[in-house]
Amino acid sequence: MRFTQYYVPTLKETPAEAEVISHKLLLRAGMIRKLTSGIYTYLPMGLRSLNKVAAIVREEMDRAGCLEILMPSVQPADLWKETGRWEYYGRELLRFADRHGRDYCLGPTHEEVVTDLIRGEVRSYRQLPMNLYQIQTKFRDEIRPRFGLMRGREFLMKDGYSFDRDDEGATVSYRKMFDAYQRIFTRLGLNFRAVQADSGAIGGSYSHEFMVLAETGEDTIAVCDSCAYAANLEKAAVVWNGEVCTRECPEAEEKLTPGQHTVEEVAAFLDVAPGKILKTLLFAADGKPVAALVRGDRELNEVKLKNLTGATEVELASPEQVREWTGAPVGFAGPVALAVDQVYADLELQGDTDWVAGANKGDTHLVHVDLKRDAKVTEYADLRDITLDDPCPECGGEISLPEGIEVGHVFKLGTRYSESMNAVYLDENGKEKTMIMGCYGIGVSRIVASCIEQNNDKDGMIFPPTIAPFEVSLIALNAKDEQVMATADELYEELKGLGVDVLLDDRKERPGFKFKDADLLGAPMQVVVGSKGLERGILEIKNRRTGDKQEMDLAGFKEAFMSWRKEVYAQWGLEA
RNA sequence: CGGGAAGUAGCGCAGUUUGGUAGCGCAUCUGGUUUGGGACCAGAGGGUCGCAGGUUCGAAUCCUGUCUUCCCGACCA
Repeated sequence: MRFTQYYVPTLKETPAEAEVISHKLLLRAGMIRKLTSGIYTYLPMGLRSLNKVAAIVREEMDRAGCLEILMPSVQPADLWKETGRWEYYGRELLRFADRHGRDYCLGPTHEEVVTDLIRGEVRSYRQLPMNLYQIQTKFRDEIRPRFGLMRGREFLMKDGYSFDRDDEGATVSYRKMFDAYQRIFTRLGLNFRAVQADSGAIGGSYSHEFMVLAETGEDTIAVCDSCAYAANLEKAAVVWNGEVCTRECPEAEEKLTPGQHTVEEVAAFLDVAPGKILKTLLFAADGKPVAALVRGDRELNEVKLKNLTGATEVELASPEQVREWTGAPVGFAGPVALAVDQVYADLELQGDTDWVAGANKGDTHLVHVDLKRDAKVTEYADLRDITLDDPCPECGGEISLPEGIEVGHVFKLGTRYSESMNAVYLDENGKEKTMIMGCYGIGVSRIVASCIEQNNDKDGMIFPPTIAPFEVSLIALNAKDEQVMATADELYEELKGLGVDVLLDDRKERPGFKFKDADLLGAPMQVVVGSKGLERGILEIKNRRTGDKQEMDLAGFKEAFMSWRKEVYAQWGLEA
């Protein structure tokens, strides 16, 4: 593409609305423009990257035997009522009515639609397994869209769904998708980790998230430094050393703690370590009260609690509920004489005694609390977030907790949807059976953003060759030098002929201007045609990522360039 | 939804405290000089100051309402 015939509205200054680097650079590079909160237009440069990501996803999905379809984004409420999600999905589901007053929603995901399709199509075990996917715009009415393409309301997603005869088949399908995802993210040149994710009621290791490692990630993952273990923080199991405390504890005693609500306040007021306080959190599990106890210096893991209770919805209790259930305002709940049926305590609480806890009475805490003696604990269980001090649950090694951006998710669904929507088939014996499903998502637009989060410097973006809008920035440096322009033109045609994606900067701009734009736009390879070099029969090439500059003879350019290109690809772990 | 900040030219901002003809930089257009890391000179175009009310002789500026955007939080007592 020739710059003068393209539209690349780069900005020198960053629009005030952008906070994170990918958002800033996407705007500055003229790749996207905002229409309204969380909703963006892709300009030509942005669309090129998006399409390149989508193309790789498509290739690998096709290679894995999936069939591409395209489902509607407008979906009837009836389907969502069948699975119960019309009620459960919450306000993220954008709902509206048509002129007849019939209810619809904008699809945030497509389990309902695809299951409805398949139950009408598939009759026999001979038609299974089937794996369908689409690349389509999704809409989720996020509470707070932010960070540009990272958490938009409208975004491009690849979503796929597998249908199998039995659990064994579903596992095979899952594995296939897992492998395909590994190939996809590798081909995209991303530094990523596949991590175990929470799979709710399904259990096992049948949910993995693919995380791009970047400081701006909204998720924390637990990664073992010694073995292959990697899991989302909400999933990472905490291993307890099993030491049960046998110390004697003095009799419990009330202490006035006026106005001391938080663990820090109480610890300071009573002059004890935060780790000696029993943090008592109250939740409404499907409306019923549940208490969860963790050490004051620990973080409760709500996903673990939710799985433990088996409830569909677990919400932190409102101040009113806290008052109703404990008889005290927020900040003074404790396990002693607590009128709540379900009380869960973290495993490690067995390893100590003589705690400080709320007295279920305003402005009062108890000291010398012994959990076994003074309280009724329904069950001790793993309830807290893993920390850097905890061992790897698999090998006991050291854990690190990097941030990640979720760009893909594979999930074995089981019969959650096929059962409620009656997606059945006849097996070899003519017996009716429920299909086993899996679902597989990739955030296509988020990949573009997270790629930039991972690869940038002060001058701009640094794209892996497979995602870059153009692999090569070909800069005709001196616009008035006819020989420069003619040579650049020739090279441009040659590169195109070799199937190389090249942007020729043929603008009548000053050299510095073109250099700055080329760096900003982040093509991994730059080729400079200038008067000075041409006199000596050479071109200058620059590797955007390493900053390496070299000279390249004009004679034999094709071969020299293609071998350099191979090198650059290899640096990204890619094949040209 | 709670807290905070902001809406003035395409972009970045000043002007608002103390009401009195709407400014600067970048970008755009014209002419000229420049030309190897975001040039310079001269000139030009472009704004119902988010919107609606109100106060006032007079409102970007004061008051009320409203809309929008961004940030933090919305689970850790």
